[in-house]
Amino acid sequence: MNDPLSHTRSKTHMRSVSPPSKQGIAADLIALLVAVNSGDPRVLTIQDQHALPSGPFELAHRSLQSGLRAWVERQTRLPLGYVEQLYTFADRDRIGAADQRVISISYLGLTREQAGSGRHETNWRSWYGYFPWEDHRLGAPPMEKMLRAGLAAWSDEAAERGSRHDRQRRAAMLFGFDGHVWNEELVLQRYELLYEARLIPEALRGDRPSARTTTATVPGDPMILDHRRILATGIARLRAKIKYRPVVFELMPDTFTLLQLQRCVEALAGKLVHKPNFRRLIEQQELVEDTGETSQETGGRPAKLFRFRRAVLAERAIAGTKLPISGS
Amino acid sequence: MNDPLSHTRSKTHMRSVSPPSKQGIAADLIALLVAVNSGDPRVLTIQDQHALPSGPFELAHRSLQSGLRAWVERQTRLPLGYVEQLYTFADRDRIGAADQRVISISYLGLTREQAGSGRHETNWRSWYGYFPWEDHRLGAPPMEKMLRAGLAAWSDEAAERGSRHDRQRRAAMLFGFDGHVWNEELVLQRYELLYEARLIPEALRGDRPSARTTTATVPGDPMILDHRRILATGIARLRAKIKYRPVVFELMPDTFTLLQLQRCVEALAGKLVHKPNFRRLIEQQELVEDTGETSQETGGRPAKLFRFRRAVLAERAIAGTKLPISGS
DNA sequence: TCTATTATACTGATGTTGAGTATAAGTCTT
DNA sequence: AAGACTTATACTCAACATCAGTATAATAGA
Repeated sequence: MNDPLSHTRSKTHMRSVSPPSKQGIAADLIALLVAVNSGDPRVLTIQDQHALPSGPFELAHRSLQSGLRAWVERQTRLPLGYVEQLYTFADRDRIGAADQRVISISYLGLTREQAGSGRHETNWRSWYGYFPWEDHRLGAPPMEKMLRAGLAAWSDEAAERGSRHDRQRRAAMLFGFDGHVWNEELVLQRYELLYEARLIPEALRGDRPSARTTTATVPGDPMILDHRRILATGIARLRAKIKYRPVVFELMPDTFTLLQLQRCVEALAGKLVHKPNFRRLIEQQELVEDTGETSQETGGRPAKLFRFRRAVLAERAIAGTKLPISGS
Repeated sequence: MNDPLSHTRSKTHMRSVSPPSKQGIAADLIALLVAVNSGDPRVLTIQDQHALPSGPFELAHRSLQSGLRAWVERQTRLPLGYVEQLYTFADRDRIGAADQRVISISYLGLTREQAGSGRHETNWRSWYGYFPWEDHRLGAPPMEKMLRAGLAAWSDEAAERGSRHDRQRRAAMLFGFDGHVWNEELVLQRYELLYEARLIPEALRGDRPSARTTTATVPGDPMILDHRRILATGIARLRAKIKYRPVVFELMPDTFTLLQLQRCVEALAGKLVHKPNFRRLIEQQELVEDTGETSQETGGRPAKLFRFRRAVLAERAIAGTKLPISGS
C-alpha cells in the first residue's frame, strides 16, 4: 500500500495531504472578546479603528486555540475563561481589497471588563453600537422603521414578482415583520440580508465612488474588512449557547444577585425574560449557591448574593443546562 | 511590552490586518461526505487509505466553501446538497509528523450514495467501522466491555485519588456507565477521552516503537493524520443538527416511507426512536407530503410513500423544526 | 406613615414529550 | 384457505416543562 504521507504520488488520486502550496497563504487569528458591563454587552476593539484585535498564526503555536490564548492573554492581560472557535472565513469579495488573500480564523472569548489592564489602544464598545437593530429589550427599536423601508425598497427592486415576494418573506421572517416572531439568534442571517440588500456600508466598498450615494445605508457602525460579520457570528453563537450551557457565569463577577444575572442574560439575548420563571430555572437547576450575604444596593429589598456553583462544570461539562429564553 | 508575535510593525499596537507572513502556511480543505444506505451511515474515503478526500485551498477560489464545492463536485460528481463548515484544525501534535504545518479546514457535506459515479479510487465506508462504540441501536455494543476495562485501567494510572475519581467520572458520563444516560451527541468528547487515555492508535504515533506495545488499543479503524477526529466532529454535528433542522431529507431518495425515514434518523443517531412519536412529529410539522403512491416492499401492510415538502426550506429555512430524538 | 422599588414565593393553564395500546392491511406458511 | 406474522396507522394517557400571572416580604425615600 502506498504511503499516504508521501508527496510523490499519482496525479489521478484525490489527495489526502497537500504538498505545501507554492504560494503560501497567511492565516490570521481574530479575537472577539466579550464582556458585560451594567447591562451592556461589549466587545474589545482597537481604538478608533472599529476593528477586532488579531494576530498571525505562527509555526511556533501548538494549536490554533493555544496560539490565540497566548497572544490575547499576553497583550491584554484579560483572564480568558471560555474560548471557542467561531468560523473560518476567506471570502475574496468581503475584505474590501481584492489583492490580499488571508484566511481569518475567528474565536469567541468571554471575560470580564477590567479597567486599566493591558494596552491602552484598546476599547470596550457596546455591540449594539454595531447592531442597533438587535436590541429588543425595550421592544422594537425606533430605527426599525428605516430598516423596514430599506428592505421594502430592496424587495421592489426585484424583477419578477416571485423573487419580490421571496425577498419580502425573508425580510419579514428574519426581522419579525407581519406577525412573524422575533428570533434573537438570527443575528448573522439578518446582517447578511442587509448586506445583500446593500443597506450595510461594508457592502458598498467595491463600488466606484460615483455609485456610492445612490443607496442610503442603515444606522450602526461599520467595521474594517469583514469584522462586523465575525461579530454577528459571535453574537449569534453566544445567544444560542447561553440557553444550554452555563457560560453566562464567565461574564459575571464572583458574587451577584439573581437580578444582575438576569440583566446579563437579557443584555446578551437582546430581549427581556420573565422574572419568576428565570429564577425558578436557575435555582431548580442548582446553578448557583447562596453566599449568605446580601446586597443592599438594589434600591428595594436587599437581595441575596449568589455564587456560581463551579461544580456544575464537572457535573455537566457535557450534559447540558437550560436558561429560560423563549425558544422561538 | 514586548510583542513577540509581530515581525514588522510597531511594537505597541495590536494589529488589525496582518501583512502576509514571511513563511506561508498551507491550507487544506477536507471534505466529510456522508450518505446513508440501507441503515448504514457512510463516509466517502480514499480507497484503502482510510483518509478523507481533501484538496488545497487556492487563490482562485472565491471563498472556502465555493472552493470545496468546486473540487468535490468535479472529482466525485456527487450532488452536494447541504454543506457546512465543521472546524479548523492545526494541531502540531495531532498530525503524526512534527515537521509539516497545515491548516485543515473541514466541511461536512450530505449527499446520496451513487454507484459508478466519479473516481473509482473512492469508497463508501460505514462510519461505525471507525466508531464501533457509537452504534447503540441494539443497545450497548459488545466491545463496550473492552472500552470500560481500558478506561478503568487508565483511571487507575492517575497518581492522586482526586484525579482518579475525576477520570472515572468523565468516562462514566461520556459513555453512560453507572446509570449515566448515553448522550449520542458526545461523539467528539468520547473520541478525545479515548485519545487522552491512549486507547486510540492515533495517539501512539509519536511513540518510539519500543513503547508502542505496552497499551492495547480499542477496536475501530484508525485514519490518517487527524481525520478520525474530523469524522467525530462531523458525526456529532450531524446528530445534533437533525434534531432541529430538516437536513435528513438530503440523505433520502425522492420518495420514501416513514419507516425508511425513521431508519435513516436512527442510523445517524445511533439509537432507536419511538415509532408513534416519530410519526406524530413528522406529520404534525408538515415536513412531508403524501405522493398518493404506496410501497409494497415492506413485507407487511403497504406503506404510503411520502416526499419532502421543499417548501419548508423557505418557510423555516430559519425558524427551526424538530425531530424526536430524546434530548439526553 | 405612606409609597415606590425590588426580592421572593406560589398557582394555574397550556404545550411538549415519552410510552403504551388498538386496529388495518398486506405477506408468508402450512 | 386459515392462521401466523409483519408492518402501517391511529389514538390515549401520564409526566413534565413552559408561560404567564398573582401575592407577599423587606428595604429606601418622601
